[in-house]
Amino acid sequence: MASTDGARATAGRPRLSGSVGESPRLDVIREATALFVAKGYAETTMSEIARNAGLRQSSVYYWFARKEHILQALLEDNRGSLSVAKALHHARDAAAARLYAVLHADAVQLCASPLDFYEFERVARSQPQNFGAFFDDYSELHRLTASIIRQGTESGELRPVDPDVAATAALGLGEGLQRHFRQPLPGLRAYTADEVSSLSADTTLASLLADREALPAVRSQAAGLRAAESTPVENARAESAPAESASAES
Amino acid sequence: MASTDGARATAGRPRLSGSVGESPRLDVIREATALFVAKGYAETTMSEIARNAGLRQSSVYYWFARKEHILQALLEDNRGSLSVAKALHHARDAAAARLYAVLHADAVQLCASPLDFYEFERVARSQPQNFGAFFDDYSELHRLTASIIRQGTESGELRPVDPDVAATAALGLGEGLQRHFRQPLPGLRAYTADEVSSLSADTTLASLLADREALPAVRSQAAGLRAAESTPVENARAESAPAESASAES
DNA sequence: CGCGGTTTCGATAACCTATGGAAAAGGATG
DNA sequence: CATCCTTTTCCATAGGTTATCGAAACCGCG
Repeated sequence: MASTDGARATAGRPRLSGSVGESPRLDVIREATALFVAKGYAETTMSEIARNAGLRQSSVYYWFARKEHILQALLEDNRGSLSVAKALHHARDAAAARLYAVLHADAVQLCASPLDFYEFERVARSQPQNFGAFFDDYSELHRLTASIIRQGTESGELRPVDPDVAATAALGLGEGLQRHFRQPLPGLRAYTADEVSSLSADTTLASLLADREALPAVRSQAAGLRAAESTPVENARAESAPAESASAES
Repeated sequence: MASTDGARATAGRPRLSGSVGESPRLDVIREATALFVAKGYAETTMSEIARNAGLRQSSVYYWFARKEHILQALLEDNRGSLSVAKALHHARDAAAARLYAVLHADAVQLCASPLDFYEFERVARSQPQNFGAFFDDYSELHRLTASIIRQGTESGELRPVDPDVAATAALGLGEGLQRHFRQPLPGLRAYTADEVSSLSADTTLASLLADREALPAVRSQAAGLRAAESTPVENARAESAPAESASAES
């Protein structure tokens, strides 16, 4: 067993590098995050992570039995937009404004995440047993989005559409656009996270609103929701234990 | 030098496997395509490609100096929607219908491609000198799409928007949605290529049309364009020469 | 001082892309 | 037919990757 988490262990063989980061596990996560942001997951090697964290390649495996487990540790607060959707799902405000707020928050989240959504999805798909929470979160976000859309169509704010399909299009747009923020294609202009988020929500709402003249009003109403909603969640999850007990299989 | 292409060479050391596919180069492309479709590019190894094509791993390198070059050979007819956009760019038909046709064709193309758009983009980005054509095609597609949108806004068919930004959203939606066709997320319904394509074009036009009541008419008008446009291009490109003369660098 | 627990290290297996040189054919030439 | 040249394939291997294993180095405690 290892120290629960960052509990700077006083025991153990000293590092060859001499460095003594306050917590090996969190050090690895921090350095890995920086590298993932800079180069992407697949292009980052365990050797680089180890070097930046001040240990040897094989030592990283004491804290994370597999490379994907580092990613998993990063996942913890992914799709935080889910909490926004949950909070707004039953709110009394206009459905259109709530939808705008959810889509905007989702796109912001996708842009701010250390990892490209698609790269994440690829890894998750190859390790379903470890990333089940990811897919659960996604399908719940989709369900809640569809539900808000349904409320909108029923109240007449939104034009009649299949809520499920419309939710897929709305989320898919956000995912497609985050890429243009993250990796601007040569020859095309680059977008900021905020431009992308507004573009995503604007486009979807312009497509769904029964009365498109209402868009500016919806937009500012959503901004109000966002402000009210920003109760700092502060999800400082406690990580624990090294070498994830090997689970069952591969 | 090797035979130009598929010219079934009568010379050369015989294969250990005894097989004699009609053309080594095309055999490799065919088998690689099948594997890429089934498992994706990154997950397919040169050994597998070689085995399926009937030769040894290192022999594949006689025909393709690098793994990405196989992909490059597949690229040839990628984004064929570009030809649709080119053809429709100056047509006299309503801009909205032309936009619909381009977006629909683009999504169909993305779904039919042997490789996920994002996987392709990832490889292209790591080998810019070999995949310059890919980025050129993309930016031209973007330019033409924006141009059609501008025509629409000027004629009043579409609501006033920044054509460049709207084109990014339109193409990004198609890219995001192709993923839902290609890799349905667990817990969500799967979509057919046609559903995805129509959803992409419908959503964008619903967002951009000045008079949304016109959508059904636009849709059927676009179908007409598509039918008229389908002059089979038959781009049977002639591949040539093995081991791409090593180009310059890496 | 010896002992168990903790953390790190070095060596190494297994797999991957890519290279270099030799081997095995056919065809041309004398 | 003996030889040389071209074409295609093969084997061996370098160098990079993820992951495993056993041993080494340090702590505190009896």
